[in-house]
Parts: sequence; structure tokens; C-alpha cells
Amino acid sequence: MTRRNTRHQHLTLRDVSEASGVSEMTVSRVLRNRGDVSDKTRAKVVEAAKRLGYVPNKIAGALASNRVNLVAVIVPSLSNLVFPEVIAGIDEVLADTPLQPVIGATNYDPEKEEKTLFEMLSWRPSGVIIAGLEHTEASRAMLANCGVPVVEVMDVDGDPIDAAVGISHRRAGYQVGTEIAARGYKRVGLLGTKVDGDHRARKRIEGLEQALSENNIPVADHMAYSGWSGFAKGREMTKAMLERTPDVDFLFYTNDLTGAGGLLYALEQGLDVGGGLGLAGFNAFELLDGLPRNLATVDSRRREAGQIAARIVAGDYTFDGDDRRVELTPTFIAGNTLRNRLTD
Amino acid sequence: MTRRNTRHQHLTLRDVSEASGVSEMTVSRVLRNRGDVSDKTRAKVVEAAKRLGYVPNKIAGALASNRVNLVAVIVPSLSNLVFPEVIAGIDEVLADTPLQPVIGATNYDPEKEEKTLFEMLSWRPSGVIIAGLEHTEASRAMLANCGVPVVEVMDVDGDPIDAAVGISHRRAGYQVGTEIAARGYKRVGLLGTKVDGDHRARKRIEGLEQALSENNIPVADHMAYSGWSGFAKGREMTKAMLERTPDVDFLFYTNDLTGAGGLLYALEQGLDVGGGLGLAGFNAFELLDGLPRNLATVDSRRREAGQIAARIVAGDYTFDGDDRRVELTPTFIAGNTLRNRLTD
DNA sequence: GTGAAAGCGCTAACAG
DNA sequence: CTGTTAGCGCTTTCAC
Repeated sequence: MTRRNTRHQHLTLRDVSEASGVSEMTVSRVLRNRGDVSDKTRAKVVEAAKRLGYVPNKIAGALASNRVNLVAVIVPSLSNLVFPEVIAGIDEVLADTPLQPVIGATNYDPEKEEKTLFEMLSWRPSGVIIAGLEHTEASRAMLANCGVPVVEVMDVDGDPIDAAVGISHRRAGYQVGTEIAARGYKRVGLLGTKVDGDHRARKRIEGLEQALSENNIPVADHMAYSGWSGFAKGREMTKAMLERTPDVDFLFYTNDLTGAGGLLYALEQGLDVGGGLGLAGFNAFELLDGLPRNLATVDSRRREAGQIAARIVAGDYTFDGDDRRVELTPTFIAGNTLRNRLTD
Repeated sequence: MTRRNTRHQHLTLRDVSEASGVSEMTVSRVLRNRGDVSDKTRAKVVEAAKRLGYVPNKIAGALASNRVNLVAVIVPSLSNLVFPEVIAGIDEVLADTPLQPVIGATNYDPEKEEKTLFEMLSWRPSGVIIAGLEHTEASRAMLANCGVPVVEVMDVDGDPIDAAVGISHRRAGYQVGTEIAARGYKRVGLLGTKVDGDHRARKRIEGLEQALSENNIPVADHMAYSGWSGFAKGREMTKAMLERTPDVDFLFYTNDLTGAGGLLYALEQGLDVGGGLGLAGFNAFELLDGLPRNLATVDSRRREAGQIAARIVAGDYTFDGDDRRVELTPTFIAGNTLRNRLTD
């Protein structure tokens, strides 16, 4: 028995052509809804294709037509909730187009990002959506020369290669710092992550520190963790910091999940959350709605960033002027873990 | 100025060949690390490719070699945490191989799944990983005939097309029901989702109901929600059910997040959680570690399911016997929202 | 409205 | 170790 006869051999246009008695070219037209084909011929082709279970070969199609309906999407991680949210936004928009996302995770490693990017560009995608503005020299060169729309998402603090969509994390951090000052907190503790490649968390902290410094508020303590962000980590760190620096009156977490853990811990300890002790996180995770208190946080508008990025790639977005940067406004959500503003 | 001269024109092997003075074929060999090439020639080629910024065209390569390093991954949603977790497991394993995942979301819609599958199969991927065992007739036919490994993940209750990896949700539900009975609860309330296509949640409930019925324990109330699962939804539902059926002594949530919301609500109400009122969720979300109480739950071993599925597709997994079904054991985690077993 | 010929950029197979 | 030849399965282009 020859290999040709196994069911694992893919059908070709030729098979459909022979089965329907219509030329390959016309079969191709029918299957792509291109050009005028008589209803009779069309019916014959559709019937044959369906009966045989023909699945077109996009590889060949893409090579011949020089068109690929793939969009490369590159994010640091899938374990951190924020990225699936961006992807969900992308997916939602692309679902209404012929485009399809291809996802790659870099694990916050610029070298891995470079490799993934190279790999993906070799599929000649119709667009690239990539998290952040920081990339290796080589990555930037590839992006600059790939000839398709490139959208850097989730950050606008820097020079985009082509287009950028997201919030300014520096500005968002600054805003939180301003709120802290306006509410009269005097000794701030910072609880962040050790991850080197997390430029956005770093920028948030920088913005926050700037606002504090302008208001002569010291950063009383700073603690960085590594590993997975969850409630437990937030609890641990909060406990440790409160023991090490008992007089902090505000805790800022770069991440809502650790913030929520800190909140739960503080409440259990009977601390005066929202009064003597202020707490704030970052990202406004929807799933946290319904905690005993609403943690103060900032909506980083990830889903929208994904949506707009997808629209840019799909050619369905009009920029405001000639700046291909779309700065979304991070919404500060005071919740009830802060005391009132002294002045308003 | 002709289009040929713009930087958007992709380079070809021929360009590298001309720039290096080496034949296209040898250039191809060098760039793929195939066959023996002298160090001198290799160096010339590598230099030219790098200098020009050549990015190979995998479309053409795939067509010529009939090999595609893409793996189709199809899940219902990216908004429900469980799926990114499976994908993370897949990604982790594939990162060590030449394979690359392509993600598609179906939004729990079988028709959308069928379309996505068709779309993906037309790229002739090296494997398919798809959530669940329930698909349309047409989808099943495509999967059965696509000629590459097909792994259905996250469920083993049913007939796999090729391979299947995951837990038995029916058995997991049954186990929870048994625990409920062993701990002497008598009136159980069920809090689930309305989503039609969520077969796994349905199977959990079925298994649970069976165990209860075998122990003559009635399902005292049943409530289904639609929309996004978060703490808030769990609170609402719990409140509503406790008002409607005040004498329930156990609440089972098909999802940990709603369960956690219910837990927080119950604690605030001063209910005797872990005593008179038992609570359990499902999925063992790591991020919830650190709640005021540990919600009883079941680890559905999603990440491992993804890892094993990826290994199967990568040809790096040996089945135990001739059954291409890998049943993972769901781990019951009692936490401290249940009272003690009456007998042990 | 339909068909025939050429070729997309690469690799398999073979020859040297 | 290196080169030549012949496609992969489609779509483009042009002819009818």
C-alpha cells in the first residue's frame, strides 16, 4: 500500500478540481469568493470540497499571494494576568477580521524576545504587537525593517518604533504619589518585584518617587520579591515590612494581587486601613471586586490597549494627528483604603 | 523610485547567496544547520546574512519541506484564568523545541471552534491541542483526518479522537460529593455558571449530584449566574441563596473565584464557616493562597495537562500501554472551610 | 465566466 | 563539502 492512499495525505485543489470537473483555477476562485463564477459551477465545487473534506493549504496560498493573515503577539508572560487580558482585547477585535494572533512568551528575557521575534517574523505576519518599548538592538532593527505595522503596547514612556498604545506608567505612578501626598501620608513603603525586565513596574515606582520627593515625603522602606505574585506573597511582605519599619503609614504595591494580600493581612491585624495606614495597588484587576475593602488602585486599561493595537494592525484605526502614539489615561480608583484628601 | 528598492521588500536566499558568493543551496544549509558545510563557507554566509538582516521565509520553507513548526492551541476563552494556565504549561514545554503555539479562542461557541479549527488546520500545524472532548461533527471529522497528533485537554470523560490529557471532572465532582457526605452535611446548595458550553463544570456538578444522591443528601438549591466570575459574583449569589434557602449547610461553587467571594461574604456575616456551613470551590487557583481561610477546592492540574499535551505533540511522551488517554488525579484540598470527617 | 502557464522562496534528491 | 534541478500547492496574470 502506497503512502498516497492513506488519509494523512492532504487533499489539494487538484483533487477538488478532478472531483468536480472544474479547473483548479475556478475551484480556487470559488473557495476564496473571488471573481465571478456561475452559480452552477460554484455549487459543483462547494459540493465536491465539502464531500472530500478539503482543507485549503494556506502555506501555499500565502507563498503565492504574498499575504499572511497572522499577527505576531509577543508578551513577557502568560502567568501574569495582565497579559492574557491584553491578548483577550486583541483577540476580540481580530475575531471580526481575517487576522489571527500568534502568541509568544518571552519570560521577561530580551534574548528570548529577540529569538521569538525572529521566529515569528519569518512567518511574514501582517503585523506585530509587542509588549513594552524596551528591546535589544537587533529586535529594534528587525521591527523597524519588517515592513508591517508594529504596535508596542502597555507603555508609552519612550520612543516607539512605529506605533505605541498604552498608559504612561511613569505618569500613573506620579499620580499615585500625588494622591498619597494630598492625603497627608508621610512615610511610604514600596513593595515591588525583583524582575529585571519589568520596565513598567520600574517606571511606576520612578513616577511615584518623583511625586513623593517633590512633596518632601521620604520612601521609608523598599522591598522586592521574586516569584509568583499572589495574596500570600503580599501578606508575607507586608508583615515583614511592618516589623522592619513599623512607622510606615502608606504601602504601595506594584501589583494588585500582592496589594490584596497586604490588605487582608492588615485587616486581620486590626490595623487602621484607610485611616492611619493607606494602601494602594496597581492594575485594577476585576476579579478582586468584592474584597472586604476596595483596594485603591489604578486601571491600566490593558484590554483597551489590546483592542486599539489590534485595530491599528487591522488598519481600522485613525490616529489623532501624525503622532502614532495612543496614550490612554490611567484611571485612579481611590477605593476605601486611603484616607480623605486634606484639600480638594 | 521603484518598489523593489524600498526596505519593505524582503530579502531572499538569493540575496544572501549573491552577497556571499555561495550557492543558494549551501546558504540554506548553513542557515538551517543541516549537512556539512566548511567553516569558511559557513562564516561567509553567516556574515552576509547578518549584515543584510536576512530573515528566512518560513512560508516558502514549509511549503518546500512539508514541515510546519506550529501547534494549534484552541481554548474557549482567555478571560477565564484556567486557560492561560494550560497555555503557560504548553508554552513552557514547547519553548525547548522548535515548535510554536498558535492560540485561538472560541468563546465557548462550537461553531466558532469549528471555524477556528478549520482556519488553523489550513496552516498544516504539526499538532493540535484543543480543550475538551465536545466538538461539532465537522470539527471531529477534521481532527480525525488531519494527520497530526491531536490532544484534547482538561477532560477525560468521553471518547478522545486521538489522545486526551486531564482530570475526570465527573470523578472530581463525585469526590467532592463524597467528602460532603463524610462530613455530615445534609442540605447542599450548588452555585454554578449558565454557560452552555462549559461541559467540565456540568460534569463536576453531575458527579457531585451522583455522590450526594447515593448518600441520600438532597440538593437543596441550585443557582446559575452568567457573566464574569469574580469575588463580587460569589458574594451576590451566596447572599441570594442564603436568603432563599436559609437552611443549606453546604455551598459548592463550580469556580474558586466565586467560592472565594462567598467565603468572604460568609465570614463577614459571622456565619460558622467550616462548622455549620461548609464551602468548597474548584480549581485551586494559586493566587488565592492567603485568603483569610483556605477554601476547600480541587486541584484540576491544568498546567500539567498543558505540559503533557505539549510533550505528546512534540513526540516526547510515552503512553502507558496502548491507551492514549492520560488521566491525571485531581487533588482534593480540604482547606479549612469544612468540618471534620465523621469517620475516617 | 473560465482556463493555461508561470512562479512565489524555499528544500529534497541527487550528482559531482 | 558544494551545486543543480525540480517541484511543494497555491494565486497571479493573461488569454479566451
